[in-house]
Amino acid sequence: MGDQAAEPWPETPDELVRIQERLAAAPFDLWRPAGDAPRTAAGCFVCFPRDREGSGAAGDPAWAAAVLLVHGRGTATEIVHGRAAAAYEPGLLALREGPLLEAAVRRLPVQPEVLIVNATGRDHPRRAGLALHLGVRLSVPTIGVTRRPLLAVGEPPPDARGATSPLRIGDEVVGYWLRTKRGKRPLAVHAAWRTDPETAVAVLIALTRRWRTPEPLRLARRAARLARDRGAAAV
DNA sequence: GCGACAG
DNA sequence: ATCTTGTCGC
Repeated sequence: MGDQAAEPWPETPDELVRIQERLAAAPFDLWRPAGDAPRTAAGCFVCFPRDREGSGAAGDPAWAAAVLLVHGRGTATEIVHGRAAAAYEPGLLALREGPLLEAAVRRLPVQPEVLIVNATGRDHPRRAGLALHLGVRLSVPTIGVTRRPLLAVGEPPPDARGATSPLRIGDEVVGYWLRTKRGKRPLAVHAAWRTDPETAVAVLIALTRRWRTPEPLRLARRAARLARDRGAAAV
């Protein structure tokens, strides 16, 4: 547990794959919020320049943001500007975005009870996507939120706020489709570090109100893009 | 060989 | 991730 968090981000695909296999098998205590909604939560997000061709290369400038919410209100924002360590590769997202996300979250004044990450968790070829990996690195429970699953499959949920349908890899439920807003596409919600699919959904719906995207992720995304568009100093 | 494939 | 207009709603 503790020594896994101490292990730094790998720099090669082979190293990452080996770490992911270990993380997937690592024992953990399931986390649950004290009440219906966690008292503190944070979201993190990475964005890249808008004027680039291709799907993402190593060395791309990148802006990572982390936002802390206390009682549902954003209270702190941290930005880290750097460069992507690797090109985008499905299943290896941690190589590209992990270090920057961790740096941004670590700058927050306090550690959140739970962290919302724009990536999958157990929905992954080795059951250890970036959302899970980041949680281990930070020793914080995490929940993944994505536009679509990586490997898991599931029928769309009914068109009502709060409606869900399981996302499965074989017989294993690794997450849920969750309709956070009526008339809008559902989100893929992922069990990640110390969270199960049911807890992930309960927490996510509690952190979502007016917008389709849960507040921690929405604020982090806005902060990252704002920093990018304001133009930071060259790296 | 070609498309798919978290971000 | 990013490419993209107008449009509906608070």
